[in-house]
Amino acid sequence: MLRLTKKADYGLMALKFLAEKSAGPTPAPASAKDIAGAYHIPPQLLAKILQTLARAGLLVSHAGTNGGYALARSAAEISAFEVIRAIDGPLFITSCITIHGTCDLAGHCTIKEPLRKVNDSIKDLLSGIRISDLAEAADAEHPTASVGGGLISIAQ
Amino acid sequence: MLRLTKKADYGLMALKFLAEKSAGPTPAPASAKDIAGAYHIPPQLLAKILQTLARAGLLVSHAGTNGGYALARSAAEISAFEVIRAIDGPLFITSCITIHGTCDLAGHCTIKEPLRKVNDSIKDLLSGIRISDLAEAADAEHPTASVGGGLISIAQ
DNA sequence: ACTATCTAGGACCGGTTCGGTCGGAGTTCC
DNA sequence: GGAACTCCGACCGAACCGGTCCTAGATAGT
Repeated sequence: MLRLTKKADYGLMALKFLAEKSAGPTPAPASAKDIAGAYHIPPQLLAKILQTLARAGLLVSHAGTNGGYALARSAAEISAFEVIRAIDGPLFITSCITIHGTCDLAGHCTIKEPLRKVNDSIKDLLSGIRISDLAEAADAEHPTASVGGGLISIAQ
Repeated sequence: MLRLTKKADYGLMALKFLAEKSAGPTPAPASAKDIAGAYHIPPQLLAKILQTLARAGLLVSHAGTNGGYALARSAAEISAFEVIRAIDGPLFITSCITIHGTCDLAGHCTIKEPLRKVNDSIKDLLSGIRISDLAEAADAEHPTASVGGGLISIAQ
């Protein structure tokens, strides 16, 4: 339950790959095939995910020979929430919370309010995680303070 | 994305209903049909959900005439997390986090660690919400401090 | 004992979504 | 101009979700 789709997983992995690549000495864009090969992901599927991400403005694409994808912004300016929302659509923890904010069982659903708060909390949680955090955590074997530290705290 | 199933919604509503009922003057158990009628939920579907909840030890069932379901514990001792896990199964935000903690793309998946922390945070978040909180929030129109207050805080 | 009422649980089914594939159109470099 | 490559929509099988139906077993009242 409550799991995000494999596509979102792939998308995050790809962005992390691009973040590391752009930080390196060769700022050339990476093709979908390259990224797919690095993680053993079906290339065609990843291609579609990258297209979605490009359409959402998180990536810039460069067609033609030696083309590929690159981050549209700095890795520190892209949050995991943006990626997930771009791929999996808007974040609604419960079916009660629709786009219009109305519940199917209008009036009868009394648990909407508490769940909405949970929904917002998760959203904030994901918004606080940036692509650069993922790349850093992978570089250093030891958990970095920015991710492993007190990023998230639950009061009581 | 990231939405929990309608069954979990129904389960939470039913538990809230039972919590309010047990707090009232008549401690008689409520039948699946009664609860379904109160919220306009398909009775047969709710029945199956309640069975699942009873099997998980969150409810006690009483068969036969005038039978029904009642909370196995106090409403303050049942968390939303338990309910959701009982109905929708274990909470894994990403497919990388399996029961064995291993990733499908063993070794290649580098975003597992950060996501696991998000996973745990959401788990803690839901564990902090109790059925009694839902019932209270419904009784009083104004959001109660226990739910609406500073329960969750994100450190920068 | 009989019956009405309730739970228990399996079988089934249509619809949606997810993961994945295919093929064509457009773009860029040589 | 041609080759290599990316973009993008259409398509498909499998899984899952929401919901229904039907039968068996338990319990209280008469």
